[in-house]
Amino acid sequence: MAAREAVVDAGKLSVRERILEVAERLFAEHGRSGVGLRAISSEAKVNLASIAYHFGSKEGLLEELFSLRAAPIADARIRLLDDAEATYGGAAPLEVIIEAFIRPALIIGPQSPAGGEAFGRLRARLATEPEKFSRRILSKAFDKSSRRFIEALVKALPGLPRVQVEWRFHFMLGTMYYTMANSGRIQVLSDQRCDPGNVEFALKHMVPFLAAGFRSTPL
Amino acid sequence: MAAREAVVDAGKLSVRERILEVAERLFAEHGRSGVGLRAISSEAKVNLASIAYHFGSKEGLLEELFSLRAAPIADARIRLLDDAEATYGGAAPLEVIIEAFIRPALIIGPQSPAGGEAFGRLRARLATEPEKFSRRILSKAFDKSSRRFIEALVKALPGLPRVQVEWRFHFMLGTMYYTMANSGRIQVLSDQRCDPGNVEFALKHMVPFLAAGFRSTPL
DNA sequence: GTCTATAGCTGGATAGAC
DNA sequence: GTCTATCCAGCTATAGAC
Repeated sequence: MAAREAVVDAGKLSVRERILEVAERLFAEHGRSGVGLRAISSEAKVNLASIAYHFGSKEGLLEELFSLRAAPIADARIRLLDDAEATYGGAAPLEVIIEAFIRPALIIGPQSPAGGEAFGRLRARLATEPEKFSRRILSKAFDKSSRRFIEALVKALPGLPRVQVEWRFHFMLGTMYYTMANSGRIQVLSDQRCDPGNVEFALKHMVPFLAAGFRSTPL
Repeated sequence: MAAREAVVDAGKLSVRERILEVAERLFAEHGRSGVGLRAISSEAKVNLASIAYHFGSKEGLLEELFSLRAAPIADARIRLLDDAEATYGGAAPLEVIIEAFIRPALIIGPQSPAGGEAFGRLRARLATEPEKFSRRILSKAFDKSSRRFIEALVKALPGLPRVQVEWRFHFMLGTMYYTMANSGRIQVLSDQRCDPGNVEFALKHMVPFLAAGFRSTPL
């Protein structure tokens, strides 16, 4: 399968698509500044100059790559939350809200083979950076949907002050990002019993854990 | 105070110490590959060649820097856990275990002015990287203490299968790292009501949240 | 649109004087 | 131990032929 190809199949994808796919993987593995345009162009089997032609600059490439992936995630979140609120009459249960938030981030678009895990890693890296560039593209992609989810959580947890919902939302972000990063740490510590790369297992454990955290007694 | 100095006071610290202090901050801000030896040497007001002389290479510098900071954290964790087990007769309460694990990571050595937050950020960045170098230095610094804490958690949660303790430990790591990273995201989403940089506030909210997650019904 | 070629820097590392 | 000077591989970006 394409997911196992180290080098992109040059026959089926456009130059643009090949650049995006390789860049996503290399940025995820080595970080924004750990990979050069030469590595991207050679692995994608495109000319070095074509990256500048299609994306303007390295930052332009990363920014476009990020928003192409992030938009469907934010959309899926909102859609799942809308569906849940329609089903439950405006007050969705906590577990359903949490899963609506996390599931789209972990699965990503199935139309893009092999892109999923790489994008999760990339996103997790950017989310732990303090730099303006990362903060800006994350804000642009996710502010709207995240605020919407905070509202839903406030409604689902009537006894909990808003600021505590916000703290707990922050803890949820950390849990989600570290799972997406899949750094291999817990595999070592658990002697391979845990695999954060397995989306369904991860969700099965994460959602009840987070729900209990959100429901814990207000301070 | 030294914490507010952008440039290290060249009079009081040795060349080695100045390099370490500046490197810690720059690596934390811009990542391992986002900062060059030239930036470090000029900001630390040392000669470029002195970095190679004292640390061998850029990787050597980062590795030494990391283990110098990490060792006291791992030691403090073990000491706090030992104390708790002595106090409670071998079975420390869950909240005490969690705080013993997280507090040393968030406060770091007070002997190093300004280093604390920078090291937390650096550590969070390395922890979300899949690269071998990061995994190796994290393993070296924290495997022993982390395994010890997993044992303590298994003992504190008799009804919970070990693999679930491990999953929840992974979620705890994510929560802790994202708080240490202090990316500014929750400040935006909460209109500045939350500040993960405030250690006591962060702990006050985090410990009960995590404890509830650990105590949630086994699957 | 696609390519070659290259400008103009900056990267890490090191040789060798003192 | 500390410095200057330098190597050369890599970087992003672009000019200009086709």
